[in-house]
Amino acid sequence: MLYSLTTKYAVIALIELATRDESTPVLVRDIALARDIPPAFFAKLVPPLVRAGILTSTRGKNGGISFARSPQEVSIADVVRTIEGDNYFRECVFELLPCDGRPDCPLHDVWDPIRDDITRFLEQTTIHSVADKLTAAKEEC
Amino acid sequence: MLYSLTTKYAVIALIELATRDESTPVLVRDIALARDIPPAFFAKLVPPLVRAGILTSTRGKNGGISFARSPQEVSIADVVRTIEGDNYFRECVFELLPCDGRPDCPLHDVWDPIRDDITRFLEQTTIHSVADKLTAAKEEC
DNA sequence: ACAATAATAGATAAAAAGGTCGTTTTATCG
DNA sequence: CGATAAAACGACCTTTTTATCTATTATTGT
Repeated sequence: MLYSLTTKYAVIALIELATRDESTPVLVRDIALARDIPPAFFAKLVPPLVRAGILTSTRGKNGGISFARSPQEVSIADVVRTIEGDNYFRECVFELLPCDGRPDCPLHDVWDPIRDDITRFLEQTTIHSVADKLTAAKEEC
Repeated sequence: MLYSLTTKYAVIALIELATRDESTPVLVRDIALARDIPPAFFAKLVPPLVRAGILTSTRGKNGGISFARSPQEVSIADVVRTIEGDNYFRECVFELLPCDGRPDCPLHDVWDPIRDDITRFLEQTTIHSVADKLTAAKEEC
């Protein structure tokens, strides 16, 4: 509804990672398997996430991935931008642009408010906050 | 960002149709070409839209499509539901469901508010209202 | 009867998702 | 040290889904 399955995998995987012990790297495979994400597929999302400064990866024995910065400082929007591309939040649902040459869509007062709401939600929701709710919910079971 | 390209085509085409004279059917091809939508592709979206009670189509000479009910009574959500399927608005962006057997996601207080906002937006925004803004904007050029 | 039109079915192309395998890096063990 | 095993990395391939195109059929006004 908001982004591709690929991005969803990245979001879910990062949330899973945030529930783990942060002191030691976690296997890419373990994260994926814990959430029924195709491991090889998630493995391909790691390099972009590293380049974006969200993850660090260490090779070799005892290697794995961990957060490059605190998951409190990683928003869902950061992940979406990394996977979907930088101007994902500039898309328009209408694309009717009647006035050639003018960059601003005349329908912006219809679409902009809700787009801003969505962007704000993704920007304010951090990986940490969702992981937190998740572990809390798990304990209730 | 909110729905597939296919659905976007349907929305744009219906907005285009709403800017036309309602008294006589409009060619499927004309609507598509006016908005750079692949005509044959849009043609395949017509039958579902007819079945959903949004359009009527008349075959043969002077045939074409027109609204089955007023475009004031057709929301973007109606179109989304028709093309994407009925439970499109029930999707969750997280899908972390930790408690097996319980149908409600424990993260609902994170996702629900913004999903409701989005649903409300799509429900309240009618084809007519967007078409209206569009023609108004066109005249300013 | 004919021409114009939507409907249907099927083929093709492109993009997204998923998989395989060999290479590189690194800790650990002999 | 050197060998080995564990891990991410990268290149390539297959499958599935989405998008696009082509041809035929059914319908309707002239």
